Amino acid sequence: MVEPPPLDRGFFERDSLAVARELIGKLLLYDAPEGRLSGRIVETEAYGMNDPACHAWGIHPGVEAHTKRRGFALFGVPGTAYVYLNYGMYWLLNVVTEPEGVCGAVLIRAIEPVEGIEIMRQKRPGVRRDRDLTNGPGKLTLALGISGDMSGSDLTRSPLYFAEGPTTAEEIATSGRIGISAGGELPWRFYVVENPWVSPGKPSVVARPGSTTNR
DNA sequence: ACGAGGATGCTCT
DNA sequence: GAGCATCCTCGTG
Repeated sequence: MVEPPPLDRGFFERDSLAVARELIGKLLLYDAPEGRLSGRIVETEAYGMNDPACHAWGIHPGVEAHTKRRGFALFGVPGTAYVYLNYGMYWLLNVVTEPEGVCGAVLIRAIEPVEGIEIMRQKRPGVRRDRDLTNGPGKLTLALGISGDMSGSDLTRSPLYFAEGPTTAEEIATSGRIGISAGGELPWRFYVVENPWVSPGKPSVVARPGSTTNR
């Protein structure tokens, strides 16, 4: 298997929507203690400025008291992991985007396993179909073994990083984001049409057609 | 196939 | 105390 170089910081130091869109088809790699785990990203969501669903909503970086709030991390260095516990049970993996001082992040919602699927199966006991291993943001962190101790880590180098994926021709669509109340009308979710590894969750705003390539 | 409901803990009001 | 960027199980059809 090839050893692709990590996507560099400049990739993430851009508009959150562009990063979310372009992460579709890229590889997420994790050099876990048990071995290399990786997958193709097939679903993402962008979060950012003027966004009521964003954890940085209402935070002003110049206000001292706000530096203690959870979402302040989204103003940090692009390419940094933001991993948080959702519903008291599931870790969700984000990568911080935009230049430092501007809030933004991309949530990795689903991947299609490439390497280490046997290890993923072991980490997901009880899962029958392979597509259920990583077809959701909480599922993929379980399958990879990612938790809150990875939050703040540099995602431009091992053990957890992104890389170019195989070039394919597949249709990418947008929709509203899943599982949020405010901000549901924004078409900030990106996913590969008809890919079985995309999460089964339904957005409040239905899909719109997208372009037909992933680059 | 799909929908309802429960688990579970952190963050902010 | 309310509200979550979720997942799983167990109903019904």
